[in-house]
Amino acid sequence: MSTVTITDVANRVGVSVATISRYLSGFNVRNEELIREAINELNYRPSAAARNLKSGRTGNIAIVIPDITNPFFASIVEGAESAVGKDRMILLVNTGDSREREEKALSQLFGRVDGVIMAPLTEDEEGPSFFSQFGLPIVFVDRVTKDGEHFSSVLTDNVKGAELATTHLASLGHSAIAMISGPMSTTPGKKRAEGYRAALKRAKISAAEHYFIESDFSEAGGYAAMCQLLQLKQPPTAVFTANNLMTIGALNALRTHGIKVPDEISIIGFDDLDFAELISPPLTVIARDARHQGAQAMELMIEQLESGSINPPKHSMVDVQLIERGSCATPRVRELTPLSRFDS
Amino acid sequence: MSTVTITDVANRVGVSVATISRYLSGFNVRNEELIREAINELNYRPSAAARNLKSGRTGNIAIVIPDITNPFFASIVEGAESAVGKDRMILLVNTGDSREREEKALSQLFGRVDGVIMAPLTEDEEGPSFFSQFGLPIVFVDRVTKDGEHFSSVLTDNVKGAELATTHLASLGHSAIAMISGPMSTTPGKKRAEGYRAALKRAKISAAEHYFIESDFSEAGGYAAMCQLLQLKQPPTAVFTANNLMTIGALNALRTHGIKVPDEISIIGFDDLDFAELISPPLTVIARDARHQGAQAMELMIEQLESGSINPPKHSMVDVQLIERGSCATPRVRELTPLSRFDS
DNA sequence: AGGTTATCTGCAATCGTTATCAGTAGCGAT
DNA sequence: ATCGCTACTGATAACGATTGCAGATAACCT
Repeated sequence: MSTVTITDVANRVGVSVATISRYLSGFNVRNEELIREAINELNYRPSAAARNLKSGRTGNIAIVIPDITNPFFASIVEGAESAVGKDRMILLVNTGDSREREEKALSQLFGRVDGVIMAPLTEDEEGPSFFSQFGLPIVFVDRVTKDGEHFSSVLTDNVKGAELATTHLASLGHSAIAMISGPMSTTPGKKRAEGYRAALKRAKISAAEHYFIESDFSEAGGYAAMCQLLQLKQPPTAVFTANNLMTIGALNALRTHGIKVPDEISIIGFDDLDFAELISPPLTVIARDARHQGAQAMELMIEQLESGSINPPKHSMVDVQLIERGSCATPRVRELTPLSRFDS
Repeated sequence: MSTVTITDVANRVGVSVATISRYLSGFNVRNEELIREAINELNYRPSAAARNLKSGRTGNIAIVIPDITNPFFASIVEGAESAVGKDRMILLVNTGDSREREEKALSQLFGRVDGVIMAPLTEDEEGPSFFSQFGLPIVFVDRVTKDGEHFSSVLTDNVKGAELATTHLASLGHSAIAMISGPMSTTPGKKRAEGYRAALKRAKISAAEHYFIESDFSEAGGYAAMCQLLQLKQPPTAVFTANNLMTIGALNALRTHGIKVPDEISIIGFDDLDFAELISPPLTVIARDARHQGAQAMELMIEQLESGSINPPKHSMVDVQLIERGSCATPRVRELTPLSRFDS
């Protein structure tokens, strides 16, 4: 059956359970060969539960993310997977952007995992203090909570990325530059807006508030925001979308309205997409290495676990880069009708 | 600190641990109010490890998939997440298409989970017999192993999907219809090839073997396969790609070679993509509900767990549908040069 | 051979929880 | 008062592994 215990192995070999246990943990024992055989024949596997109980450690690391179908988070998970090593496993929690599910998950995680790598839903909570009262190690990835500086984190250089994007548009001659932003309650939302504003200022463009739309990092949100921008009396000539999903939504809105990119409007998105080159026109983006980011978070976590976790938090930041493809161009005169545009 | 046990709670209230345990499992107890208070004040959480050891159940369900960055599998996971319920968690294992990692993971899973939902790498293994000797419930999703009929599964109607795709191309007038197939060692690889061949037969098109390329479900594989097709003396006028990643690869190859879709070649892919409408031309695909598929697999698993798992395996199949967008058209005369094509 | 280490071994306690079993308190009926 | 019934409670033995301690065996030295 399924329940062969260390005692069964010990009985078969004719030694005590202690000896089997020691063999398993790598000590020298007399009848090594016999033990190996017995384990194979009985198909014995040590009970993880019993080990957990004794050691207080589970060998599991949780990853808590808002949306697994977002390619960015999928890559984070993949990166973390690649760095997890062979005697630990990943417990995935997908909160589906629901605060309630996030909370419930966090409370259930205690005791099932040794540490948590998480991208919290918002900065407005105190999830981590909740955790720290249990002494559960945390590493933040991509996002932090408001007391985030007390925990290790692997963030993106969001400010630089947004500046790069905005400056790119400005240097093409745009001055009516809109931003479809993420929620200001999240780290990337806040920081990318900050970078956008800083770049506008440096380019001596006054930030028009109706060109700044706070959305929600979702495709539907991006779609709605773009529609809103298009209804302005003076629609922008260029748009910076703050993440991949909103970029897709915005592009869909433009397609629906029959507006040509980049002829009538330029668009640049934060986060690259696998298929960015397949879109017409190929999408210009701010890219970063999400796999690396995930791997780094996992490394930080493991380091923390191995070293007894009494070391100060480490903060690491991954770089961003501008990838120019074809979705940004110099602005056209606004009065041009759709029919009079010419191909570049 | 982090270690407050049921004994601490019992001492504080002045009752025995048994009473606390009973309160926790919903029995009527005398000092319910006091116990609730004590639990809150001490911040007591039952030890999952101890419970596992006692009950033999972990409350975890593993999902083993080949590639989390493939949107299809990400949706499977999301669907499973949505159906997992509140007192179970998902343990994710991403095998990264590596047989070795899959094996290692499986052996580690025992004792950490109550059941495994998996999309096995190939049909050529006997992973599940490996499992069944431990008595660990399995549900297959999207793929099975060769002894798969002994376990519950949630598959796709691959044959129908491939027939739908191939017939669609044939009915547009194509006769030089190629297929970029997945590995014949996998369920979807085998079944989709079967559907393709059946549809050709029904359309009275003789299957030319050089139009059938067995690839590997990866983007790079799709790219290479399409290049190979383009180098034929008589390249096909239409291509059916057996999954989303290979479709992307094939499209990239076409773009690289400057070949216009659907003017010079028609293409239809298995599995929809979020951005299928953004591609130019919008991609015609065979779609299915991956979230639903994942949810169904989880429901089957939970059903199996709750009912003592002595019931016969259930096999369920999700439907597919053709979504016509713009990547398939009637075939052009082959001698047409790229310059003489006209927009439809 | 005798004494001293160096290795290995078994016993038993322990981790935190639940299940069993044998109570005990409370209460109404006799 | 006594009895019997119900409704709860406490002590304790598991669950399967690890570990300190003390005892046993082997190895090594003079």
